[in-house]
This record gives sequence, structure tokens and C-alpha cells, in this order.
Amino acid sequence: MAHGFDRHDHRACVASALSAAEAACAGRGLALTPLRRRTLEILLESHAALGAYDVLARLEAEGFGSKPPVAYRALGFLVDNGFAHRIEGLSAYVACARPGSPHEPSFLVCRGCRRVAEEAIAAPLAPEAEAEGFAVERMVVEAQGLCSACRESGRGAAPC
Amino acid sequence: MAHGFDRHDHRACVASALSAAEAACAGRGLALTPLRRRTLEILLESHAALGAYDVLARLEAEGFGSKPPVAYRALGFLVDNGFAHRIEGLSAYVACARPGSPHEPSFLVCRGCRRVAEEAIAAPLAPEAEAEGFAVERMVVEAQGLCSACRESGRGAAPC
DNA sequence: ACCCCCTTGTTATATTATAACGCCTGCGCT
DNA sequence: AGCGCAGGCGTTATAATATAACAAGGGGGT
Ligand SMILES: [Zn+2]
Ligand SMILES: [Zn+2]
Ligand SMILES: [Zn+2]
Ligand SMILES: [Zn+2]
Repeated sequence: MAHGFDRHDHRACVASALSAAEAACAGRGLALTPLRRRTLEILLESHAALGAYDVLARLEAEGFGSKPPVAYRALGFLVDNGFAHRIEGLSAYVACARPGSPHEPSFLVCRGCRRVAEEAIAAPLAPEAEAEGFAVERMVVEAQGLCSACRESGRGAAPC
Repeated sequence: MAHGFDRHDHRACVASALSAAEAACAGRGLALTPLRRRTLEILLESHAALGAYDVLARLEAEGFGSKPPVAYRALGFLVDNGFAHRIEGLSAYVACARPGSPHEPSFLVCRGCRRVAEEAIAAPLAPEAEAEGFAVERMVVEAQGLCSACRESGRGAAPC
């Protein structure tokens, strides 16, 4: 199981993700430019999913461009190359927990704190897809709910 | 396996979904008003996912209100009560293939024609969630890809 | 020097979604 | 009948997410 909700050495988490991204870019001839690298660092600061406009605000505050395409393009690069993932259920973006290697991720997504745990599970639906003659290109698997911290703190609790 | 991409008696499909919705509303004290019923009929016309604004345009053309909340509220009613589902990967809505009974749906979603096949699979991620102390409230399982018809017709084919 | 590709930046616009308020109707109550 | 309330539908206005299209610069190859 990947961490995300548990306590862990997050500096190591960030460092290993960044070096994996650097290595993957070097190996594949991709340009991890300052903008793209900084965008990844912003996502890596926590295991929470950030909206594109949250990322954009951070980038702008640090001297990068201020218009939506700046963030969307950097996020697109990260997602296309497997360094980040889009969480469809939140329209938000999260750093990949296993950068560098291709994988079909699935997620536990807390609606209280927006933190995300990335899991590696076998893809479901393969037999059904085959029966329909359907060619699966990408699987979206997101479990939405509440993490233990949010449950205990009452964040996101259902109104009486 | 549910239909969606295969040929089938679609009039029966629509009729049974509508009568299931009527029965469920009657049984649960829900008001299947003309607006809500018509919205469901619009979704049922095909197995393709429709955007909220597509639905709104249809409703407006038929004399209902023309502003977004009209469509969003009707769709919200249908989704909340299990008569329709939101396809997160398309920000779109599709009629439920098994209305009336609660279920955790999963979908094959064609990016060529936006048609959707609803499947009933066992939820993945349960053991991972338990290990994290995570309380799953809703599973999103969507296989994005191309249906056989779209593959054969070249719709959505990757550029050379 | 010149060209070409890529990256970043911009302007403008499209698409999806919700907040907040008013009117009306149906319904239970007195 | 008269009243009050809840729900549904309509509106206005605005928020949030996303992309199209174009301009400027850099850097490498020839
Ligand atoms: Zn970490
Ligand atoms: Zn949480
Ligand atoms: Zn059908
Ligand atoms: Zn198709």
C-alpha cells in the first residue's frame, strides 16, 4: 500500500519523486524545465490534490506566467509523462506516487481534506470490455470517501 | 453484461427504465415531475452521455426553463436517486441501466461516440481502503477507450 | 545567418457548475 | 376559508474549470 494518509518521511517522498522525474526525463529526452519542475514540486508538497488554478496561483506568486495555459500546460506535461495524475472526481491534480514506471493507478480520495492515496490494483472490467469488443485505453478508478483523520475530526461529517 | 454498444431493443430499454423510475418514485415518495421525467427521457434516448448544457438545450426547446440550474437540478435529482449517473471522465450524464435498485456501477466509456455501457462489477480497492482506515462512500470506475464501432469507422483513431 | 522546433507568455473565449433570490403551487392546519 | 410551510421551478449573476489561437524568445543544426 502506498502512503498518503499515514505518517511518513515526506522529505524522502519528495526527493525520490523529483529524482525519479529527473531520471525519467533525462532517459526519455524530455525537458524538465524550471516551470515544469516547480509545478511538480508544488504538487509534491502534500499528498492532496490541487486544482489547476491553485497551482497557477502558486506559480504566479513565484514569477511565472499568470494565465491558465501556463498551469494547464505544465500539468499536462506531468500527467502525459506519468509524473502526476488527474483526479477526475475532483477536477484536480496530484503528484504520482510511483513516477518513472508506467502504471494504471487507482486512488483513495478523501473529500474532507482532498488527500489522495495512490494504489496499484489489477484493472477491473477487462473481461467485460473484451466481451463488448471495447478497447480500453485508460482506467479511472477512484474511491471517494473520508480518511480516518477526517472522520475522527468530524470534517465532512454528514449533517445530523 | 449490460448492453450499450450492442444492438438491442431500445424501445424496451426506455420503457422499462421509465417504468422502473415511476415505480421507485411512487414507492419512495419522490416526485417524478414533468421536468424530471422529460430529463430522464432525454438521457434515455441513447446510451450516450450528454453534457448538462446539451440536456438544457433540449429542455429549453421544449418549453422548460433555459438557465443552467434547471438542468443541473433535474440531473441532480436523477443522479441522487439512482436513475442516472455522472460520468466523471466526460463531465456528462447517462441514464442508469439498472434503475430502481441501488448499485455501484462501473462503465465502459467510448471517447469516439460518448456511448456508455454500464457494468456491474465487484468494487475493487476495498482491502486497500480498509488498510488505510479509509471509509469508501462512492466508487468511480470508468474504462475510457473506443468501442468496436468507433474503431472500425476510424472515429477517434490516433493520428498516424 | 537562417530555420525550425519547443517553451512560455499573452488575449480571448468556451465549458461546466453553483449561489441566491422570487414566485407559485400543493398541502396540512386552524 | 385563511394561513403557513415545503418543494419545485424560474430567474440573475457569478464561480470554477479548460482550451483555442497567436506572439515572442531561445537554442541547436546546417
Ligand atoms: Zn509523502
Ligand atoms: Zn481526509
Ligand atoms: Zn437501449
Ligand atoms: Zn464509440
